[in-house]
Amino acid sequence: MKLTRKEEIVVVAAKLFKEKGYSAVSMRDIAQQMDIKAASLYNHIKGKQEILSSLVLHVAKEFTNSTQTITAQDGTALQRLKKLIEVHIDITVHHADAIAALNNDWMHLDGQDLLDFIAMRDQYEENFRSIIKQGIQEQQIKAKEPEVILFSILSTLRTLYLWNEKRGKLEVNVLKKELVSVLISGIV
Amino acid sequence: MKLTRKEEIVVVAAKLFKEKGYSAVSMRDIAQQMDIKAASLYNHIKGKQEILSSLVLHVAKEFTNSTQTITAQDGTALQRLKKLIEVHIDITVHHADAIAALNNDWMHLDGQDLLDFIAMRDQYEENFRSIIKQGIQEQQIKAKEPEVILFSILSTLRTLYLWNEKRGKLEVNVLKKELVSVLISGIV
DNA sequence: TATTGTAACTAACAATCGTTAGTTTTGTGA
DNA sequence: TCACAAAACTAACGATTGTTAGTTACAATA
Repeated sequence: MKLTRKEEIVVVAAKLFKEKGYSAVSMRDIAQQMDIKAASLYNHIKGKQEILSSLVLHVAKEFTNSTQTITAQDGTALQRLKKLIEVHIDITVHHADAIAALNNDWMHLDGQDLLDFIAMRDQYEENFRSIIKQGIQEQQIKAKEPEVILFSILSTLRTLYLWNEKRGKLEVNVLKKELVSVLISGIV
Repeated sequence: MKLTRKEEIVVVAAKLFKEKGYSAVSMRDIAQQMDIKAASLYNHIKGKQEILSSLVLHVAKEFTNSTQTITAQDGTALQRLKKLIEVHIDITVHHADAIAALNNDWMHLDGQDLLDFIAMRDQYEENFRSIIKQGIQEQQIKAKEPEVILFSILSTLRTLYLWNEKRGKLEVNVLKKELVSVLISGIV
């Protein structure tokens, strides 16, 4: 799996964006990290914006696709909710840096890219919401405020990228099991 | 409760930082929002850094103080954990913009301010952690991975500022009750 | 009315930003 | 060995950045 030069740039930039945010990272910072000059980056990319949109839209599509697939599957709402959580954990573990940009720098997208992102984010959220509501209807989930449940789960999943480094030896499958348990069954 | 001019600047800046992040907001942006010129800001503040550190350190201290107080109180671990969550919600509702900067822009603090912030953040986290471990020991909390529990609760609380606007008609006390229930007892 | 402190202003600075143009080096296949 | 494409380079651009210096408008106080 050899990366193109453009993909290398995106990977390096993602790491820097994660640490300081998109706006605080200059093209010269990215270039220095690759041991080349800033102008050389433009042999491979159109501009700084393209780095961000490659980064963010790629992983956003991944989220949207998986979520869409699971939402359409058979099974109880609770089973699908668990799958949703597990898939989110999988993507996070494999794209931690990109998810940092997705969480913190999406608002620096411009034009159609920004609109596309927002549409995907809303759809992702809506899929989650519908499963939760369905679970309440099926009486598998407590009839609490569904927005509070949605928010609580999404917050935890979205912030997982930050915590993933500290996860240490915790195996991905153990993490999945524990986190699903905490989010679904609580801690008491 | 009349604000000093400096406090006004900090409030206005906080709102802009929340939308675009510290680095993407210029002194001219802040000035424009106050209907003055950028140079005039310097009659009231030393520089951009001072805005950020006023904003972040003030609310960080508030978190640290409340948390410290509760940790030292009597009662079971679970009771104190609930109080911790409620206090966090209270502070968030009253300082939503400052918390955005605390979450997303703390790394742009410099020198001693940065060290102070990290120390407070670590202490806050450690207080939470010790209560959870105590709860496990008292067998009030499931003997799951304590780090997973800690992470799940902190993630939700930290992201609450984002969700607070959408909270809409949901009364603060209802929010507290619902969120405590979801975080402690789960959703099934 | 004269004085004084507050808070605004204009103008400009050096540094850094993303980006472009044009050129040179490097590696690959014929 | 030659030709060509990929990928690096130098130099510079106009715009924007945070910030400073020096000056002016205004309101309250003596």
